[in-house]
Amino acid sequence: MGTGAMNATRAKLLAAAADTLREDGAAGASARGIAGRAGVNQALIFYHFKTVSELLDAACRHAVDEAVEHYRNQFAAVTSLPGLLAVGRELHQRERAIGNVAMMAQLMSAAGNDPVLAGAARYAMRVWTAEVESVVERVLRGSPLAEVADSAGLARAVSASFIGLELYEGVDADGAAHALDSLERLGVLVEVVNDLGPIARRALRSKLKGAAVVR
Amino acid sequence: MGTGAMNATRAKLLAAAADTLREDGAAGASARGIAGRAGVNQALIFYHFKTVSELLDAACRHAVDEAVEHYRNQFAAVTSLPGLLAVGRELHQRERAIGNVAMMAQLMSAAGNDPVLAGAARYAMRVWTAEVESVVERVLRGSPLAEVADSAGLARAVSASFIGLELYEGVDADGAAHALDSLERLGVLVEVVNDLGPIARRALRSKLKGAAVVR
DNA sequence: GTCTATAAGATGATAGAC
DNA sequence: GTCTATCATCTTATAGAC
Repeated sequence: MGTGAMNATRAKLLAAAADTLREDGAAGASARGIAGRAGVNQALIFYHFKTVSELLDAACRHAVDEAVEHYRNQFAAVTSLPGLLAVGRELHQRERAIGNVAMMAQLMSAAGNDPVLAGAARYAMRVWTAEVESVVERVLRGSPLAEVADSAGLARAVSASFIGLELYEGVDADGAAHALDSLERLGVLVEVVNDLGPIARRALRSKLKGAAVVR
Repeated sequence: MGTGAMNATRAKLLAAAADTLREDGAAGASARGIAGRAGVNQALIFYHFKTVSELLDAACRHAVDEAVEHYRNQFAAVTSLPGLLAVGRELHQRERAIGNVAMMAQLMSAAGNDPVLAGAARYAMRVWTAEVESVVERVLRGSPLAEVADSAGLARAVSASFIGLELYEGVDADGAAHALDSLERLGVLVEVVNDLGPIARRALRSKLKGAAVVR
């Protein structure tokens, strides 16, 4: 990968840092906690990454790049809304199992007191939303929904909501499953509006004009 | 308030604990950090609450009760979807300023390693979703949307999404504002479906039957 | 590049004076 | 009920041997 000589210990630390964030949370992500999981000496973190925050930063960026790369092809193949929902379902389950969403949730809640982690969190959200946005934009093209849907904003809303749902799942798994089911059910609404075609489009347009005046 | 004799120090610690979670996050919520903010001795936390976790637990439950109580009347007065969106907008801004959503986000991300905090997080989500659910249920009654909308699940999804958006806002304020705008814009879609009345209802019903078969 | 040892400080929690 | 003082442990980070 270009310049970066990939030392074995470095790689172990990157993997262990992400895993620690996923499984033990930000509270457990201490130098000793990470090094212990990696099976290496604690001092090596400071040799390779200067600070714990910078290790976490590098680990999260790496994990996000890898995760997004994995979905690039599937995202590119999506052209319809039902297709997007199907990919979204798979993505949700896979990412839950791997723990990337949990990692991002921990990263974001720790970002408040740590500028370095804040940078990593911003990067993670930027990369994810960029990917989601391109798909949403493509799928909405030609749909009556394009009248009211802003793909850039929706991509951000969806990504952020995933973070919240992940945290919720850690606290009340049944409740979170219930929430996800109800969101999926709402997909039917989208399909119906799509099927209604010109009728929906006209109704949305006139409604928007009225709202614009009120504003 | 019933049995609990409200000691002044106890009250100061409860307030300081919630504030610390809001402003310094879970990482800053140490015994010394909280006691310092309350202007009392650190050892008093253990005298009054036995452990730091139990102080945070009590503080969050208290803050959530207070916050929900504040909206009970406004929620009860809502009967229409536009009315619900208006209350939601006000709620979002007020709670952002007060910091209760941030507090809950920190609580939930710390809940993974701490059973006591997990209990507090569960309680907070339960209280909030119960309140939201009753409004959503009432507002959807009679609407074609009731065909696809599950108020219990949606209330959970909305509450969880608020948490995620709060964390996102801490990392990228512009992006979060963009996300919220796009969600508000989506409210128009809901109004249109409502206006379509029987047409939308029929379309949703037949679509649901088709989907049921596919499943 | 990796180790041991250690500094310098923060943390949860307790004992005991007042 | 509140304080001081303290313990044992954990933290980040560094120095220096190998």
